[in-house]
Amino acid sequence: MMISTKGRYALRMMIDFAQQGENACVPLREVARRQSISVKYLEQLASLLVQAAILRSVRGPKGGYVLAAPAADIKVGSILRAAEGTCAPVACLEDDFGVCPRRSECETIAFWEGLGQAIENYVDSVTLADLLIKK
Amino acid sequence: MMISTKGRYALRMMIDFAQQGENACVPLREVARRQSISVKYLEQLASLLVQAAILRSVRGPKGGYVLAAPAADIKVGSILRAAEGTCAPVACLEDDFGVCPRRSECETIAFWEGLGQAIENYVDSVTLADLLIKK
DNA sequence: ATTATGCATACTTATTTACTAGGGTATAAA
DNA sequence: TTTATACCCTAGTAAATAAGTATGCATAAT
Repeated sequence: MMISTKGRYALRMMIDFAQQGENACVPLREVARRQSISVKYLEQLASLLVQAAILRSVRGPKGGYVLAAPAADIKVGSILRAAEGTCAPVACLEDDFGVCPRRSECETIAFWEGLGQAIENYVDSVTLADLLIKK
Repeated sequence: MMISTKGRYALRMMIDFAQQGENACVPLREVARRQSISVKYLEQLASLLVQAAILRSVRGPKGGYVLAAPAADIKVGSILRAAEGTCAPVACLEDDFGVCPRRSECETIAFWEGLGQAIENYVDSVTLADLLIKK
């Protein structure tokens, strides 16, 4: 399966942040309570999102996290790539895979590239704001 | 990652079968040699494809496997679903997952369903025949 | 200074993957 | 009818990955 809990939890966390208001500074403790995910695990995920520059951190008491951009400007694809490292469906499409020794004789590479493209197109077509609509 | 070696090897095996001719009866031993995959592993994959009715087996000496349909009628999606069990990007979309306890409060399910659909559309838009074009 | 929060790293455990092993069973050539 | 060939079935296992825990430090508001 392509998306692990890492990516799913990261997305839920980002939605939770967004739901608290565009510029709210939200501590992980609260997200953990609402989403039933341990603070320690969220810390790891948050760190990845900060590195990817889609989340900003504020240290100290009253600290927490703030979205680095309006929810409408944050693609779900960015969140997933930050959390999972990649959305590529097969290893040989990943950045650090290097040159495949079977490349020249491989009949399938173009197919996998097409699949990877279809996935990227979809996840980048949806923003965080799109997921905030109440049911 | 969504696609494991199981799916990738299954696809390579099916391409190999197709390359030997539409109605050729090909033993796994030969596929194993050409593709550098163990016969024992191929046996398991072949069994899944037979169950899915996209491959037929012929027992005994001079036996082997034959495509159950013209290559142009076999979707890559069928091969992947047979080998991997599913192409669903997240567990909660899989058939045997049951009802998600968070379903009513889940803001992400529609997104994952959309992604699953985008993936299915792509893998079902390509047939085995499409992958046979020589470079 | 105290305390609530994020930051960084390491460790542990569970699950899944990717095979391997060793038998069986059916078929058809000889 | 013998026998080689090849499919069929079930377990087992080592390696990798995923998932989560634990510990301690850094920072800033009070």
